[in-house]
Amino acid sequence: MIARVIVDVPTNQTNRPFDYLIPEELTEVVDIGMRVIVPFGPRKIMGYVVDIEDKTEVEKVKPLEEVLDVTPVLTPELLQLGKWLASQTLSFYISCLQVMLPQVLKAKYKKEIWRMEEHLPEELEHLFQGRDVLSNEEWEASPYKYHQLKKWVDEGSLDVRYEVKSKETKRKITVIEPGMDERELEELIADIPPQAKKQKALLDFFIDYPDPIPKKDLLTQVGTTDASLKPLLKKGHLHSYTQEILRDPYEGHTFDKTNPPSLTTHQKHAMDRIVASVKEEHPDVFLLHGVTGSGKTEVYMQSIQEVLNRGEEAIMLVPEIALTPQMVERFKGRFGSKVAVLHSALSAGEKYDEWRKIQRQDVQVVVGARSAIFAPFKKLGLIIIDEEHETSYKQEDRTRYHARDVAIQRAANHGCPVVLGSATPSLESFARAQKGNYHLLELPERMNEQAMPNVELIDMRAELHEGNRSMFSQSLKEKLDERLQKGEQSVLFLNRRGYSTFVMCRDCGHVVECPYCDISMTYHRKQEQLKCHYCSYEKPMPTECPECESKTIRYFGTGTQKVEEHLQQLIPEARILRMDVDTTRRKGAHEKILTQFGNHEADILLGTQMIAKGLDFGNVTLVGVLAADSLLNLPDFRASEKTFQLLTQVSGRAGRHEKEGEVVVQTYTPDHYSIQLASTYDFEKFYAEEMKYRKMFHYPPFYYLTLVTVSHPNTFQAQEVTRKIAQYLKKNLSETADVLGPTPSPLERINNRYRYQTMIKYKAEPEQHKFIQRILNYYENDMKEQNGLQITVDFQPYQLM
DNA sequence: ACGCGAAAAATA
DNA sequence: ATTTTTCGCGTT
Repeated sequence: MIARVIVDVPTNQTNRPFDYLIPEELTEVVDIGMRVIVPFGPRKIMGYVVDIEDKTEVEKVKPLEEVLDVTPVLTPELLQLGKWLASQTLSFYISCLQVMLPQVLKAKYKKEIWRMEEHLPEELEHLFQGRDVLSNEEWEASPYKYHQLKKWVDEGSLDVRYEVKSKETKRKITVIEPGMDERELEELIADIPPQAKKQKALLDFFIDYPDPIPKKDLLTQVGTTDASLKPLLKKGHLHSYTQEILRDPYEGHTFDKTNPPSLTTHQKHAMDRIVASVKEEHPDVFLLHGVTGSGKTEVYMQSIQEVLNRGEEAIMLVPEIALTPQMVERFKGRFGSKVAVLHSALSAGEKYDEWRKIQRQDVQVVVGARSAIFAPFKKLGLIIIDEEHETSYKQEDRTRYHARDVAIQRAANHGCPVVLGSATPSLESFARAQKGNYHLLELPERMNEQAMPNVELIDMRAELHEGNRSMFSQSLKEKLDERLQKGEQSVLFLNRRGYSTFVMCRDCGHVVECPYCDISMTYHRKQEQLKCHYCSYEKPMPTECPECESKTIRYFGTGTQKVEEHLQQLIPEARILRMDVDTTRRKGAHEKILTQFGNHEADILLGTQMIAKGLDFGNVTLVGVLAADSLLNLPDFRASEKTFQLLTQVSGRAGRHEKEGEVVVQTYTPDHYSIQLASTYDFEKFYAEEMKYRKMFHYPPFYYLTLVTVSHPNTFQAQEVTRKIAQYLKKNLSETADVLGPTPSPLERINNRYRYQTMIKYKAEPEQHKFIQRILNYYENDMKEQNGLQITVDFQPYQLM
C-alpha cells in the first residue's frame, strides 16, 4: 500500500503529495489524516497522510518511518477544506493543514553530529572533547565547512542524524486503588499497629470509597503525605498506577446549571427559522440583527440544544472569548461537560486538551475564537459567529483567512446553516442580507423592554472654549458624582489606539521614533523604557532631548494610566478599577477585575476595547466615552463603520437590567454622521449613509479589494517591484478593475524594510488568483533571504497598514 | 582538469 | 527547508 503525504516543507516545489510505501506492520495502523514521519532526502520530517492507494507511479519509493497518531488529527473534510483554503489564500497546503491544528502538533526538528570511531583525527577530537555527539548549533560554531563534514561522513568517522520531536505533552496523574475487597481491608486494619495512625486512616478511607482516586485528592482528604502511603503500596495493600488526564482550564470553577427561559416572539421566530434550516440540512446563512440586550445568545443556545437533540454538533465563534468569561459561564452552565472552550488565553497544553475533547468526541459544542472554526467535528449541525462584524475573525498573517468564509465553506460540506449575529452588522453582511443572499432575522427589542439608554453628545471644542482643558467634560464629571452618591456604577471607555503615549521634547518638538520603523516609540512606565510596537526595539527613556539637549523631554498622550490619575484627582473619593493590557497580563487577572467590579468593590471601571463587549452588570447606569473620534481619524475606509460599531457596543453596556442607563460621548466632531447616528441607535440610516460613500469611492461591499504589499531593505527596489506588479495587473485584469499605486504603505518602514503597496478594487476577476500566483512565482527566487524581497497578498484585507 | 562558490534541482 | 547536483569561472 502507498501513502500520499503532504510534507512539512512550505515551498512551491513541495506543495504536492509525495508517495511512501506503507510497511507491512503499519498497514493496519496508518489512516488518512494522520501525522507520519517520513524520510525526505537525508532528513526525517513530519507529514500528513492525505490519501492511501494501492499503487504508485514513483519508482524509488521509500517506506514511511513512523506513524505519530492513533486516531487521525484531520478528517477527510478538513483535508479537503485545507486544499480549498490554500487555493483561496494562495498559501501552501501544508501551512493550511497546520493552521487548523493546535500548535503542539507541529513537529520540532533536531540535527546532531555523531562520533562513529573510537579515535578521531586530532582536530575533531578537540571539538568533541571526548563526547559522542554534538548538537548542530555546536557544529555550526566550529570553523569546519559543509564539504569537510561530508568528507568525514564518507570516511566513516562521523554521522549526521536527524530527529523529529513532537511537542505534545500529556498530563499524567497517579491514581490509588485498594488491593483487596472491603472485608479483607477491615481485617487488615485490625492488624495495623496503633502507632501507624495515618496508615490506618488511609485504609479506612477505602472502606467508604473503594473506587480509584487521584493520589493528590486522597492525601488532602485524609490529611497525610507520601510517607505514610509508601509502606502500604510496598506491601501491596494499595495499588498505584498512572493515568492520563485532560487539563481543565476551568478547574475549580463550578458552573450553575441553567434552564432555557422562554423566548420572546421575535426570538422564537428567529429560532424557528434557524432550526427549520438545521432539520432540512440546508446550508443557509442567516444574519441575526439584534439590538444590544435583545437576547441573541439565548437564541444561539436554544438552537444549539436542538442540534444536540438531533445528535449533531455545533461551533460558536466569539471574537476573543478570554474577554468574555460571562459567555463561558453561560455555555458551561447550559451545556455542562458537552462544551469545549478554545481561546488565546489558554496555555498550549490546555488548548491541545480542549481540542482533544473534540477529537475524541467527548464534546458536541465548541465555543472559541477564530481558529475554533476548524474544530474536527464530523456531524456539524450549526455554525454561529457572534459579533460577526469583529475584525478579529480575519487572520492577518501567513494564511490570511476570514473565519466567516471558512464557516460558509464548512457549512456547505456538512449541509448545515450558519448564523451571523450582531447588533451592528458589517456592511458586507448586511448588504448580502438585503440582496437576499443571506436570510435576515431581526430582534428589534431589548428583552427587559427598556429603551436604549439616552446618549448625550458633548462637544469637547466648546468645553475647551469655556476654559475646561481637562479630558473630562463638566457634564461627565457631574454625572459621575451623581452615580457615586446613588451607589451606582460607571464604566469609562478610552480607545487606546491613536492615543499611545509618545515622547516629545517641549522645547524643540522632537519626537522619539524607532530607528528601524517610521513610528514614534511608546513609553512604558513600569520599566522606564521606550518600546517600538512593530519591531519590539527597546531603549531607555532619555533624560534629555537627543536633538537640543533640553531637559524638558516628556511623554505625551493619554494612556489609561494617566486618565486614571486625572480621574482620581478629579473625584478623590471614587474607587477606580483600571482594565487594560497592563493590568490584565497575568492569567485570570481579567476575570478577577470583572468579579471585583461585579461585587461593587469599585465605583468606576476604566478601560480600553476589551470592556466594550459582553459586560453585563445591572448596577452600571452610566457609560462614558472619553474620545469618540480617536478611531475616526485612522487612514482606513472602515473608520466610520468601526466608530459606529464601537459606540453602539459601548452604549449597550448601560442599563441592561432594571435601572435605566445613560451614555455620555465626548467628541471633537459631534456632527459626524457615524457619531450622530450611533447616538440615536439608527443602524439602518447609518448603513444607507455609509453605503453611499462606499459606492462613490469603490469600496466594499460594492467592490472587492486585494492588497499587495512589497517590502525590501532598499526603498527604490521596493517601489520598482511594486510598480512592475501594478503594471502587470493593469495589463491583465479587466477594464472594470481599479489598480491603484504603487503607494508607500501607511507605515512606510518596519524593521528597516521599506514597504510599498498596490491595491486592486474589482467587481469580478475570476483570473485574478492565477495572475497573482504568476507574479509570486516570477519573484520566487528574489524572495530568498539574501535578496530580501518580500511580497504579501491579502485578499479582502482589513488591516490596510 | 581542478577547486570553489553560487545557482538550480531534488526531496517519493 | 535542507541537501545535493550542476554550472560558471578562474586557476593550475
